[in-house]
Amino acid sequence: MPTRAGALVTDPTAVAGGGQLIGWDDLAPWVRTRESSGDGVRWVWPDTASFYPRLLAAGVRVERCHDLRLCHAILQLATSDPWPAPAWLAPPPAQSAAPSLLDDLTPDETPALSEVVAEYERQLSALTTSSAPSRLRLLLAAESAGALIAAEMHADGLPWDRDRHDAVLTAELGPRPAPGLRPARLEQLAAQVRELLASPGLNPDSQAALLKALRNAGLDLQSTAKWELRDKPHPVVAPLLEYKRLARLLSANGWTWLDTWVTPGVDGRPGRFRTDYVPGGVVTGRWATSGGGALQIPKAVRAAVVADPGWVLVVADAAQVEPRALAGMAADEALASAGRDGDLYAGLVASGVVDTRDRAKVGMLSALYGGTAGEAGAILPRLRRAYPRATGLVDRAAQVGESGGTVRTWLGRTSPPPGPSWRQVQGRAGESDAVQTDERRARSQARDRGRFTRNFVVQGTAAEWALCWMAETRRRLRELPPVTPGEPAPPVGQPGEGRPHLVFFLHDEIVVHAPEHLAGQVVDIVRESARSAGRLLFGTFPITFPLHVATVTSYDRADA
DNA sequence: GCTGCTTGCCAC
DNA sequence: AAACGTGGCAAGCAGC
Repeated sequence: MPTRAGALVTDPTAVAGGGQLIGWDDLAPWVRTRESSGDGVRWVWPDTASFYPRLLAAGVRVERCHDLRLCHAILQLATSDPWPAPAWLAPPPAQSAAPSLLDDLTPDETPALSEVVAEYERQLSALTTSSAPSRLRLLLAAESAGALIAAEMHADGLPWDRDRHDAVLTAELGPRPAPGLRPARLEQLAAQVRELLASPGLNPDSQAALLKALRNAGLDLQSTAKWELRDKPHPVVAPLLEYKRLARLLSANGWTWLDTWVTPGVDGRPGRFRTDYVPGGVVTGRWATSGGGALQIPKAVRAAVVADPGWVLVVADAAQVEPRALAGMAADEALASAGRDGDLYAGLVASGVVDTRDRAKVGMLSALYGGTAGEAGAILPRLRRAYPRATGLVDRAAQVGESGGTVRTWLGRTSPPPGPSWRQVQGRAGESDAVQTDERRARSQARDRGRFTRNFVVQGTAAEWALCWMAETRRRLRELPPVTPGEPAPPVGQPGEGRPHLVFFLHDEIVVHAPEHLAGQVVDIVRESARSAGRLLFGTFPITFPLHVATVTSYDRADA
């Protein structure tokens, strides 16, 4: 079934098949040919998430694109003259599990070439009339590059050893039980808890029943949360906390998870964990994920993340990205200087601003999150004195949010405005017959929003740095040679086209899967890309983004 | 049996 | 002492 190639535009040469129909079978080779022509094609298409997986399945990768759906979302909030998304741009599609070139778009999802071009031109025009076009252009490019990376990481998968995972579970829980039964260790702990609470038949998984049993045993508790249980002097606390820890491991990352999310290994190579990354899935611009809980892989099971034979994992995480991003935005030389040599929190101590690293961290995070309670609140005045520019910036962002305004990240991602119910509550408090409850609710809600906008500018700018870091890393990795027969065996299905490739991303951390003999080059690339991202965002302002980089065979060893 | 809500906990 | 940002997700449970 032929598909209109009009869904595809190339830039700057604008070919697009001149509106002729190109079937999916012909499309992939056509894209491949254009891509290798060396003329720097940027593909403009409605939606990377629905389109690119088909190309990947056909073995075709592209260097650059402009994702109209993601860019529309950014521009909508950024422009003073928003326009509605065309119908063919509206649905945020779920990535299909097994993309196929035979899966065709339904006709009404396939826009005419002219419509795609019109939307693209509208976006370019919105860009040029924005207050900081070059930054916004960078954001759109980075967002689009992220979309490519997300699809590629899904296609390549995170190498995951089922046997090692099983070994972790067995060591903690006992052997895998028959369906519907608790593992031995968990059953043992449950029995102990029932005994100590004199509650035969208690199901410790039921919070309501558990809370009742705990209270009957004389414990003064408002909930069954572990922070509340932790300090109670009662013999049930230790086994119960251990039960909760193991029950969590079982339900979140147990054997069922393994069967659901990790494909079997082949030929002595580990299997693959595939989540759906959702670029721009968080209001601040962070990525979300869908499936398998990829944002929360606990330390305990990271031992199961292993490189293919002859390959390694280059694990890089960036230290204190948010305060560094803040220093860059605020042009706060003092804060930038505190982070110059590595650990920014240690730098705060060395500068005499606070006396311990822990306090520096707590205080700084409070400034970024809007915390006021306890020790953090006491440190804030010192931070304000030492770093008036940085703290002033987040304080102003909070004020704008409290009064119902919108704020922007460094590259120009705009926070959503408050919704009608927010405005209604604020309006109610201003009416002449407003009671104390109305005023209290309005104040509390305003402060909530202030904390949101305060954090938005920092978290969002940090996400922009991370996106640029990852996009730069990808660009440079693509220039490395693919492994050839005779060298270490290429992994199953040639992930990353046999080249070092990104396999994991988590806010301020990336993992590259690479042939062992290229590990050194990959480390250099990751580091140089971090410097490059810093320059892209902040030019010559002297803010550094130091990394912890480890070359390992399994993910859990990266912490050392 | 399904849906939506709450609780609790994991990650940054 | 659980306030202080962004998420995903499993389990229990009420209601349909």
